[in-house]
Amino acid sequence: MQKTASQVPGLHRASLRKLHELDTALELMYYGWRGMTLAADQYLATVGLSRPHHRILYVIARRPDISIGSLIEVLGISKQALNRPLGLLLERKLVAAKRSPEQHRSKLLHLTAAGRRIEQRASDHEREVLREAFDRVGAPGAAAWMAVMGVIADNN
Amino acid sequence: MQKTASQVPGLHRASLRKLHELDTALELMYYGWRGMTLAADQYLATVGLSRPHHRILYVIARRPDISIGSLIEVLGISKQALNRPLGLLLERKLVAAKRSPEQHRSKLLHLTAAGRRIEQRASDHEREVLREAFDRVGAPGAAAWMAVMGVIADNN
DNA sequence: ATCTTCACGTCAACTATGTTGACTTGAGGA
DNA sequence: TCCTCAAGTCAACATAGTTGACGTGAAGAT
Repeated sequence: MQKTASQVPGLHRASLRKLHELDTALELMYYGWRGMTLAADQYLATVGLSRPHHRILYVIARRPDISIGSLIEVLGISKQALNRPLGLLLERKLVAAKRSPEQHRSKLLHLTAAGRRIEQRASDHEREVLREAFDRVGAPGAAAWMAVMGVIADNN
Repeated sequence: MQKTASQVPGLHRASLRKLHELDTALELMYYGWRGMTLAADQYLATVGLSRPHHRILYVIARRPDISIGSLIEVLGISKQALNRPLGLLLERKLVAAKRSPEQHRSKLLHLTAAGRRIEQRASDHEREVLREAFDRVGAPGAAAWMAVMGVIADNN
């Protein structure tokens, strides 16, 4: 009995003909992104959250007392897009907002203990994948990887 | 006058405090993915398409006469999710389907000339970003990058 | 030869994440 | 004091994915 369907959640790096030399690298980037985020997304789903929530938690963890405006800027999404996921995080008390009495104009956001815990666990999943890969190739390989990604990332 | 908002489409790799050693790598992966796909997505938008359409075109280009079932399997999405974007591509005559007379059971998909042109241009944008990065770090760096990404990608 | 199964494909309804537009509110400068 | 404009919220919509239900026809079993 041949199994027709995709039981694999992580979808097996398919065997596609290569039309260009760089197609392999193209596909590696795609599957690499999926590979890094897969375990974290699965964990997040168990607590009823997903990628955008994690990104919000990640940034707030590293910029306590950030305003909503700055958060929007860092995340690169519209304030309306931020509204719902952030609203959920506030409602679930993973993020708290305080308004400083004298600076009443903007909310200052920070993580609660529960929020911090979830952020850490989700990010740990991602870091674990990276750590294993870096371990395998050694420090020089890791440095090369970072150099390549730096050029690609700054390709605005 | 300080500029409040995000004029930058590619969102400047923000200055976040690093809570862990691997946070830098984490962020590089995120911005790297965005960096590679940004130009391609902008091009695709000009022709009224987006990322899922590109993925479909990419696979069909490398597996001519693929059936819908196999396409689903390679893409790792449900057949219902494939339906609308593929429908658009068929309607716009970027993809064509033929049914072989004797094997009437499944449609065999292939790109039209127009579809092939769009697929090439979009993929070219992505490959160009990679090519530049590889050029900068040289062949050994590129090999190391591929090795790291291979481990990450296979992290099912 | 017929019946039954089951992959293939489509349609409908829903969820989540994003967009733009319109609006309220309140801080702070003229 | 007035007026502007960033901050924030609400509503409507687009897109990409999900699950469920169902029609259809090829192919295997009796």
